Amino acid sequence: MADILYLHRARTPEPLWREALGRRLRATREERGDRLVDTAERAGISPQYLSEIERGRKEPSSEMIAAVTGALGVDLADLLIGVAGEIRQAPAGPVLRAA
Amino acid sequence: MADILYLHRARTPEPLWREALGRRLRATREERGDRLVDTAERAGISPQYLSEIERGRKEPSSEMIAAVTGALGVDLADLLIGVAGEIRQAPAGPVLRAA
DNA sequence: TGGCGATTCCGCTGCGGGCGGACACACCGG
DNA sequence: CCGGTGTGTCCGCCCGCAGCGGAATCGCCA
Repeated sequence: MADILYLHRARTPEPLWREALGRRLRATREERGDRLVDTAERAGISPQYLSEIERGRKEPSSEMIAAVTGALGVDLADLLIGVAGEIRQAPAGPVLRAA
Repeated sequence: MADILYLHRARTPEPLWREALGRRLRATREERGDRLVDTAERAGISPQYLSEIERGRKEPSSEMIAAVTGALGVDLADLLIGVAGEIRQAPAGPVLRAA
């Protein structure tokens, strides 16, 4: 026993880095009451691309992350803590720990 | 006053995500007593590339990060906390670590 | 309904991810 | 003093995807 059953899909056993990051980024931006255009312009990137980042579609480089965090006025370390918390939210499901 | 002299590199005033990540990854691997080959093989990537990641030269994708953390037996959230701590080590003096 | 602000979708191009091959460096044994 | 082995790094190549421009879509209010 004690075998863990992956019932629905083995596609994404765990939350992906870029997805959690994107969610946290969007949450931070919305808390600030900023539009995509505003934050994107301050970060020096296109709003289209910022949208992709926030939805976890594209993989942002370290420089991009730095630019966005700078535009949002948050510290990278704080953001990482937030993302870690984001990931820890794995409430639903019988899965305790992915192998 | 209080101008900080960045003697050689004025490029990155702040630590870059991939650099802090790489340091934390290498530290974790060495704590485990693993060689590049071992971790790389478990992660399903080439040892050359893992070396590049650990030294912050290349930008690993989310899937790569997941593979490496899996190979190291650490949780992504824990890793992020560690990286955050890594960044928080703000060099009190002008520069402590010489390249 | 129609116009407008905000976000998302589509397709293209340049650059960097990822690896194969060879090499540098240290530490051995003979 | 050399060969050899074990570990990590450097050099380039190539294809995939980052990043953006253009345009469609989705509310929302007059």
